[in-house]
Amino acid sequence: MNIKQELSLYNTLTRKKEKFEPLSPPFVGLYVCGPTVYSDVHLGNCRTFISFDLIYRYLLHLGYKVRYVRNITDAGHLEGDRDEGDDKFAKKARLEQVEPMEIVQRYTLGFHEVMRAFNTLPPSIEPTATGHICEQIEMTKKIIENGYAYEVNGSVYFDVEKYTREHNYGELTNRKLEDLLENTRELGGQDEKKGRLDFALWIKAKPEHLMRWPSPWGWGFPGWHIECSAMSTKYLGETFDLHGGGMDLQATHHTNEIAQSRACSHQAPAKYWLHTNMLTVNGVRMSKSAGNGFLPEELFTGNHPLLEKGYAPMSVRFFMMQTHYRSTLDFSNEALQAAEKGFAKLMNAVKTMTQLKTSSSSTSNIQALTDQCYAAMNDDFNSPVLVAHLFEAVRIINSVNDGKESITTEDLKLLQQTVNTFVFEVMGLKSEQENQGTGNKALDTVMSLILAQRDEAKKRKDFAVSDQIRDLLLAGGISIKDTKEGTVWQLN
RNA sequence: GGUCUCGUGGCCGAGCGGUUAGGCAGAGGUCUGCAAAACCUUGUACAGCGGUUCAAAUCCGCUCGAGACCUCCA
Repeated sequence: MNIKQELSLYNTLTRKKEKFEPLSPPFVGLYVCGPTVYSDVHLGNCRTFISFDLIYRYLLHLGYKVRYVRNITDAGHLEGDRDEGDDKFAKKARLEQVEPMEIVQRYTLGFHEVMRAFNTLPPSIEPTATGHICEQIEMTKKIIENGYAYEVNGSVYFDVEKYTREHNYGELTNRKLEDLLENTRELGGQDEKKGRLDFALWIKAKPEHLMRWPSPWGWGFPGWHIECSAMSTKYLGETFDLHGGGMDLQATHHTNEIAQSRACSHQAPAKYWLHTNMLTVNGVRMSKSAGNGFLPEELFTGNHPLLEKGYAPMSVRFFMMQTHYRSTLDFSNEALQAAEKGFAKLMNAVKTMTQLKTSSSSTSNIQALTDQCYAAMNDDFNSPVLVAHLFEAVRIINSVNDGKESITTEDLKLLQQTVNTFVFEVMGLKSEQENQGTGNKALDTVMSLILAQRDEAKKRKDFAVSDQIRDLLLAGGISIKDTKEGTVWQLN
């Protein structure tokens, strides 16, 4: 059997789950819209990239040769829907009295730091918009040549009306053009656009614009959507396998990407479109503008009014794995603390698994468990179901450890392989507590001395002393547990 | 207003026509000097009202409620 052939995923384009069939296996092209680096990424942004990290990791695990492209948007992005809006980078740069590229550098580094904390794999290519101005200009030229764009006063706009004569502009959101037209806001008075739905491919730079490049239409900068079309085409081709991003990008950004690519190359850019759902706080979407977001740093330290305490990156990652990527995930301290405990339980079992005793027979069907794990991931990357199966593995591990169940050497090997594969390789989790035993030799020495003293006290049934040692250690941030194999300790 | 999604036990969250989801919290028990951990047992939930069906949380309709997109945002 070939588990690879069992993978199915939900395609936004067709609104149903489809069997995954790469255009030219074993190669897979994956493009994900990355962050706009004019401010810190918040937890909601992270969720999308962590979701795609899971997808990327699973595709790799299945043996695909994946080229994962995730861009950095470091140019343009007009504020609001008016052409006279500010460039976000220029605006922020003015506010902070620095060069726009200083803004870009600072938040790009910050983004990478956060991604590393969450243990995401770096993409194969991480292209920047400013590094691909030529490609964007060339693409814009081609779209004009093909008759789908027009120039007005040094700016270039995409002609949606022309496009809709041959294509279905609203295919990704299943919307009718009439509805779109009806519900689009009235634009400002002296607008350069011919049609209400038209959007900019190239924008003429005003004197105050700091980031600007020469083009056939004069000095300016690219429109927001063209960068992704240009970069995905450059690195993955005119048609590639998977295109992903947050659901909020579906209606505008991705709709326009499809239109641009079709108008340029007459090809649909991606075979499958994947959209991740939003992170919410008290039921409302976390977003920069709503002001209900918090930064990963605040989450880790607990330094935020919404947070009762700090949460380790891996607990947060596990928290996200417990929800399907297409469902909204509501943040709460209660839910996060539940995830934290569940994660600790999982990691403890993983540790226990390395020292299990084997028997001549198994009381559990490990192969069936393994199959269920694959079935879960093959069903549109259903990590919550995967987690449920892994907790069945946890139960088995603990039961065997307690001598209540048994496992053969072969089954144990399979169990270890399965658990390690899905916990570390696929879900990208890692053990949070590296402080036990390792590293601090002095502390280890002191602890073994103290625990030996306590053991002595216990032997002569001087429980007042042994309990006092335990309480004092706990007050000092060290918790100990008496097990059959002796006393173990860890820093809290 | 238009398009669409969702409403599951104390909390988080799967399932989407018939089989135990799972985690956290709670209750009882085993183990233990005590504690912790671990294990076992336990709750019979699907917004409401109709309909289809032998059978519905799962399909259809209506009502109520929440949210998203349509405007920068992953």
